[in-house]
Amino acid sequence: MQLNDLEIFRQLYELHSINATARALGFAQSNITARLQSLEREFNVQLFHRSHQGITPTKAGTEFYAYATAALKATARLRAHLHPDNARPQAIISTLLFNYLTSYRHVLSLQDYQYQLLSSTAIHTLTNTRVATVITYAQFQQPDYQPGPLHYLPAMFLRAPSATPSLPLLINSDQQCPFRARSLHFAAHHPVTTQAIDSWAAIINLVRAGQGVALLPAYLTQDDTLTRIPGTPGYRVPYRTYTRQ
Amino acid sequence: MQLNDLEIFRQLYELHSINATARALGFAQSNITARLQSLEREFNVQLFHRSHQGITPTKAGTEFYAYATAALKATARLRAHLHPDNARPQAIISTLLFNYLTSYRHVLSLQDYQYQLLSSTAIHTLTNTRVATVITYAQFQQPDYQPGPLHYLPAMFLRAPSATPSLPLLINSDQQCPFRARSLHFAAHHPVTTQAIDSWAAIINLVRAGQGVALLPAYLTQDDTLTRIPGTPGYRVPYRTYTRQ
DNA sequence: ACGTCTTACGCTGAACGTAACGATT
DNA sequence: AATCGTTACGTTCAGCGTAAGACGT
Repeated sequence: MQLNDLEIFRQLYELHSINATARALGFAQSNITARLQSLEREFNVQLFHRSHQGITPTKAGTEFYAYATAALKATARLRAHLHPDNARPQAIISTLLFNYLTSYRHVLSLQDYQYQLLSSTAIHTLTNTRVATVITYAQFQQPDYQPGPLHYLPAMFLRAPSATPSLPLLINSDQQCPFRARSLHFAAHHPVTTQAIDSWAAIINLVRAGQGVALLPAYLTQDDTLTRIPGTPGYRVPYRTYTRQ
Repeated sequence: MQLNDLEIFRQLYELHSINATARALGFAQSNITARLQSLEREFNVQLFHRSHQGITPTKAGTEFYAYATAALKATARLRAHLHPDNARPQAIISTLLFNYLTSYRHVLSLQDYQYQLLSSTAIHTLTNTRVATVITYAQFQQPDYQPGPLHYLPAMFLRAPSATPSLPLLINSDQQCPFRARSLHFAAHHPVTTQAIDSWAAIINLVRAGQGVALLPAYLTQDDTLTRIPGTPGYRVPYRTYTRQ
């Protein structure tokens, strides 16, 4: 069992759906099926009942949930404990990645770093920084920094569930932002009006309020305040962690 | 992080040695180095100081140990909880495998099954059993039983640390036992006297008491009451889990 | 039709063993 | 020389995505 399996299980338990979990975490749903099966095989117990309406936890599944949440919490606590305030290194990261990695994937803990949220453009034009870690979509060619493996942030065009058709497409002002680039490319090939906004919080609020649509991380569909716009493409926005020395 | 990493870490912490951990768990020591490094990378912290005398935990390592033991305990507790007494399926398994998998690897929990310890010969000649699980070195070709993946039990010739040379080689009486087969093969090509004993507990006791040597699972070297006999070969004894239906 | 979950299948990278290395006792 | 941990390298298989299937609504 991997630690990631516990995260996947938590999503399965909370979303009652293999499909929704796969979308939210950016996996293929066949893969979530397989991970769940391997978990059930390892513990030799059925964790969910399957139906065509989704999945519902068994008694064992509910017990497993208590275990999984406790283990994830203990791991987060350990991370906090290993990196006490005074020794906390600095990290530079884009806003959406920060939300995704801390609130959602729980791969990064608030206690791991002192975070500095910067735009992709700002990160790209950075020179002579000395922070321990930089997480960004942009190329980050600096001496002393080692690129980590490529990862992907799943993204799609979202709107409020109740939204009317033909809302403006809201686009971030950050010149180097890959969400901006993909949004502009889409807009160039489809009949939509666009609107630049320079804050992600503002964009997400506007989309939630039904005032516009935007290209956003897929995990925001999780709580059903946003849904994917049918017929629009999905993306996997690549990013990398660069570590000093 | 895998659950197995926690087990490896526990051994590292308790044995203060990468080499000893590798031997005990049946891994190449380069692999233990790599697993430890990946653990340190994942949590971004050094867990052990390395020296030519072995490894000593850092402060972070000690904190990690508390976490690891708690997590392993919680997992064992979950396994117990998922398979309450009344619903416990039956498993047939060889003695040495039982000890290895329950006491040592903690892959099997006492609470998972009602165990029935049988000799390899008895398992091999079994017909018409209906137990849920059979774990054995032998081929087990029965309708309704699905073979699982092949695993290996690392084994080597062991003696007491203080033992004198040229002790008799103790061999199990179980005709189908792969330890017996390998011991006999070794004896045929080397000048040793042999002695058949029909109980593993007796063999291990005799070896501990310095009355003989025997081919035994490698993990028994863990507590330093037994050591490997230099110049003798090591084996990886294959076994499989067969599951009903 | 559409949305569930499952199965089939090919690919890739992590995990493994072998072996060579460097350093200390 | 023996023993320790590290590095290099080739292999293998779990985990991944794509795609098709089976089943209900």
